[in-house]
Amino acid sequence: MSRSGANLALLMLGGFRSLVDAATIELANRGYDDVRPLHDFALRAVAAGADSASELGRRMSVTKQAAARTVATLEERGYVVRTPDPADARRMRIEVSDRGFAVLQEGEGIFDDLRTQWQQRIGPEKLAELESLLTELVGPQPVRFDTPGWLARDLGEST
Amino acid sequence: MSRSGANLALLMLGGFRSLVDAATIELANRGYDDVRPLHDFALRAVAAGADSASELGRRMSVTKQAAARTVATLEERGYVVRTPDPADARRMRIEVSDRGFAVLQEGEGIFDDLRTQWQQRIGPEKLAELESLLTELVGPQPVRFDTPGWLARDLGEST
DNA sequence: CCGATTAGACAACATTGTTGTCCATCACAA
DNA sequence: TTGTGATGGACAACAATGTTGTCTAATCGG
Repeated sequence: MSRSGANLALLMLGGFRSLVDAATIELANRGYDDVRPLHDFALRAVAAGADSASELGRRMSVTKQAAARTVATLEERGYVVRTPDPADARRMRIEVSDRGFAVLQEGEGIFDDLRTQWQQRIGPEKLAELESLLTELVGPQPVRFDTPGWLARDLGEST
Repeated sequence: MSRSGANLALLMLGGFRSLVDAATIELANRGYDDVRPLHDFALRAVAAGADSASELGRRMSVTKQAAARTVATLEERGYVVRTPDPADARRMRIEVSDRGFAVLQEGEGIFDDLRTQWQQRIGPEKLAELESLLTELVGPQPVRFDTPGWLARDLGEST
């Protein structure tokens, strides 16, 4: 019947976007209107140990140039700090700033809230089932997102 | 536990990407190496009645300029045909070409095949359950994808 | 017939990505 | 110790999409 494969894909896209868009808007409401999910994810990678642009690029599966630009943006906006690595003059060590940690925490909370909302809509067991199935299908660590463009786009927050 | 809201979002992104990437690659294998999911979706919209650039823009929630460029690309590659509208000299009527229909059909088939693969991995009931839950959460018609950028990106098909 | 709306096109620019190139620095081995 | 190769970072040029703004031509409404 209507359960075409394309529809299944669109369903997942819709789910993802609905969460991410809501999170981005809420983040903007809380004063972080210059972060996109891309930045959030990059920040997470930095916090998780990607302390150089090249390393960040590897973890996010983008070129080091792209990663470097993301880092530059994050630095401009005060979410990370770059300091020369005393042990290796080639490297610039990247660290998440206080503001960076703050936005990460907010992000966590927002996503968790959204998940809770979903839980209330379909029930804890069903949500767990959903997560379990998705995990089985796409693997437990779907962190590998070489996602360009749209994650970073603006949402219609104003107007 | 580890089931954070962010993870849930990533899971869905992973699922979507895994389907779409596979489909894009397979489409390229079958000779349509110049179509991205973006084009496929735009083509669908045209086939569904969006017969002008402006209308396509409205349906895909992008500006008419962006839509016009997509149409131009599709025309260049032979997936749509533009003809002057006899009833309105301002408009160019857009129609899906034979090749366009062909790629749409291939796309359908590929997505269905992928869905079948998933079905084999987790079983028909569970897949149905997954679809049912997603539909409940995001609505039956998640077609509204104002998705920029990355859908249109190149995948690493060669090398 | 005239003003408002609409379709399409063009230009300028923002975002994010890619390749290619270059230089400085480090690691390692001869 | 020194030479060679790998690595980090930066710059430039370009591709793909998107946005706004502006303009012209055609249609529509009164």
